[in-house]
Amino acid sequence: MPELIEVEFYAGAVRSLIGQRLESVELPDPAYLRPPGASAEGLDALAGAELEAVRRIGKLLLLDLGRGEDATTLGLRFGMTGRILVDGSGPIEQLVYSTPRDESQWDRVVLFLGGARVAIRDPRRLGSIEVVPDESMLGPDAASLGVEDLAGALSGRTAPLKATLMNQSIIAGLGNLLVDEVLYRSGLAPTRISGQLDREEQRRLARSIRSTIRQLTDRGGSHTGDTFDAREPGATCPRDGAPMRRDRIGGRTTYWCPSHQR
DNA sequence: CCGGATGTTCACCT
DNA sequence: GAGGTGAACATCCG
Repeated sequence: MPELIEVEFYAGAVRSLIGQRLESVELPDPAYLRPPGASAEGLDALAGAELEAVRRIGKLLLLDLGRGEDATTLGLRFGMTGRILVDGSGPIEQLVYSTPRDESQWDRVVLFLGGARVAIRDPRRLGSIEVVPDESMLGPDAASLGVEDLAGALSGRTAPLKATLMNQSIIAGLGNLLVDEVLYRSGLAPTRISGQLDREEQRRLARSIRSTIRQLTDRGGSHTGDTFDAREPGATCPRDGAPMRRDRIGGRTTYWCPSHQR
């Protein structure tokens, strides 16, 4: 589920709990705690603190707990299938799996915040939580990316454009669907060498990253892009009708239109 | 049974 | 060391 847009929705849901006290933390899936080998006692030590702030950098959700000496931060990553449910109802009630069933078996972490139950539900278990995660590993957030940020991010890089845009340490927040949508709207091929965009292309791309995130946020998620339905073999480009191409770029399945993306 | 999935990380190569 | 690539991770779905 989650790219930057979804994580921002999760952030919004948890923000309503600012000021509440963290009563306890349950860890039904101990392997969800990072780094590997971290003890659950570090988690238990968070109990008793008040939720001071909720932040997001890229796809990383940050809960600031406690004040002064005791201040700590809990980081949440959602992997491919993680989401947040507050008191059992998610901010995005999109059924990922069609078969009705009890999904609570996928609750990997549960936070009790002033009486609210906040569950991280993640079937595939690729997400994680970490006490005081290293925020410096992330590049600037894509939602507010300026053209200078982008120029700096791309400068000198030889990887394909798509790979660079998805690299969270260079730019934080873009995932597979968002990047394909942004490049489609920008008219840029995902195979372009990152460092070879001219100034005009950089401006166009930076604007498109911001406006695409804004628009798809209004529409309700990363899956609401103009290209989402064209992500299948045999699909044609919604803009010009050319056959969409399917390639493996940056390690991910990529759909793009070789006719208008250059 | 098989391929693929909105992500991150680690080993390995240049 | 930095940058880049591809496999691995764990689980479910069509």
